[in-house]
Amino acid sequence: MSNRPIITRFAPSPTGMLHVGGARTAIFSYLLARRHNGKFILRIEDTDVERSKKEFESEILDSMKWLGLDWDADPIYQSQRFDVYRSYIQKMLKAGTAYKCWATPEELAAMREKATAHGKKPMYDRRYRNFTGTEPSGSFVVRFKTPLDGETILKDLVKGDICFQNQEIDDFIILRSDNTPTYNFTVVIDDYEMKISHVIRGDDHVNNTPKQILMMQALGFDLPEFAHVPMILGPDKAKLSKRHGAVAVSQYREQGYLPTAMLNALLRLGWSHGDQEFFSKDQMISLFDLSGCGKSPSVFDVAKLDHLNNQHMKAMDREELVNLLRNNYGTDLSTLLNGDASIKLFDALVERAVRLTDFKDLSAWYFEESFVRDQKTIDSNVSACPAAALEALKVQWQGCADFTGENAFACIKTVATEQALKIPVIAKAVRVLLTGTLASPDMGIVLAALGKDRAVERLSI
RNA sequence: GAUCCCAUCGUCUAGAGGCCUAGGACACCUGGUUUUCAUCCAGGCAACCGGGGUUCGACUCCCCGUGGGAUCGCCA
Repeated sequence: MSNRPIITRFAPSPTGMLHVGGARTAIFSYLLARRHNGKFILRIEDTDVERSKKEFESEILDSMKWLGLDWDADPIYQSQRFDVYRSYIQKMLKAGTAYKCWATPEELAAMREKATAHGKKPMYDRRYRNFTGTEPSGSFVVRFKTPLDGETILKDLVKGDICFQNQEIDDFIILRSDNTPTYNFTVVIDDYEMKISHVIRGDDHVNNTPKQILMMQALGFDLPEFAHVPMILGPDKAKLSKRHGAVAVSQYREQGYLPTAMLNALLRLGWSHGDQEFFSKDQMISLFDLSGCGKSPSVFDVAKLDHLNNQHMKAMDREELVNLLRNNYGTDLSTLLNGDASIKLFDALVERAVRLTDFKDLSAWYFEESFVRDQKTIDSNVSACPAAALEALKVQWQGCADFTGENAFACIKTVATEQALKIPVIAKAVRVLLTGTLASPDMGIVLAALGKDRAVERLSI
């Protein structure tokens, strides 16, 4: 472990939306940097001009901002650094650590086929590795001159030491025939130039790492620390993908999840701090460390996300929650924050809401403009209660000087006694009449929040 | 096929040789509170992949097997 400053990066390729897997490695990188007062840098890996799309890039940046993963300095675009990469290629060509290759795609396909047929790993046969004659005309690629023997050890911070035989590694392409550099090469150059101290990424990159280490050594670069985190799986234990449902961070945002809940859920997936389940963002930053990462892949469970979302909603300031609901989920509950009775109602709604999108339906009955009663529901639930009882209740309420939840409910009890009815018979009718549904917060809370006039008015069928 | 990785309740995980009769959380089930639903509270169900070692002693260490995954592109 070096004592140089901690600098981490998230390096998405704008060829798709930010998915939960990518988000998690971003979270780990972000947390490590913040924990150690280091830097967290964003690098857009858009060297694949064909597949890279501006829409994806802005989608990714939006999701990052939403999650609260603020990065330091402006994002770096690899597409603007081709000259830099090419100059390093020239250096390597000159130093003899890379070489030109004129093999055509057809020839390569034939090689692969032949190797596979013999039960071997498909590899380039290195036919131009020591080529010295006159250079053929036509397009060429540049390949890295991988050592023919020896081994490369990856000292991974989460996986431990992993040893690779160099002979297993191909003379891979670092510059395409269209003069653009490839991923494995640009990563090495950028991580070096950006002084990245910790490379944190998905473990689908483990097999790329020895290639990168070899190039770093060939270029005389110091190695960064590596941490490869396990993949996130779907319920069927296969790599999480679209067919498992929502995979994009933005989809979760739309579905009404809180960024902190998302952060908490993703962090807890593959990382732990004893038995602690709930983490505020500050705690995440102060407690995160790579040694808490597990080695095995994990299944993403939406039920747990639901639970955490509820927990984080409860932990929020009411004002903050109201603003969020009003600005992003079209539900304005700001009037509920005025007065004790309605604040109690608001808290009751938070208790039962799982997602931010739930508040709309949960609170609909409270507002006259969205209050609806379904005749069928009324017919089947109110008829058991004699009209006379409801009339009596109306009189009781009208005469109730202090219409608190307790007093208003006491009226129900009084009427029940007078009319020789069971309380639930009346209470059920009242609930349906006042809220239009069979399930609502506690009657006392509902009555107090509604107030005498509205309660009395709604008692009429 | 080759290389590499992984393996504790259904799921996320704690566990770094004796503290484990394996703990917590989610989900699920039961009871209580709420004379509704939800919440909340109490309780319950439920796991160390298999086989060999090492050791006085293995969930923990080693080997083999089995299972799962990743990677083998002029994608990243």
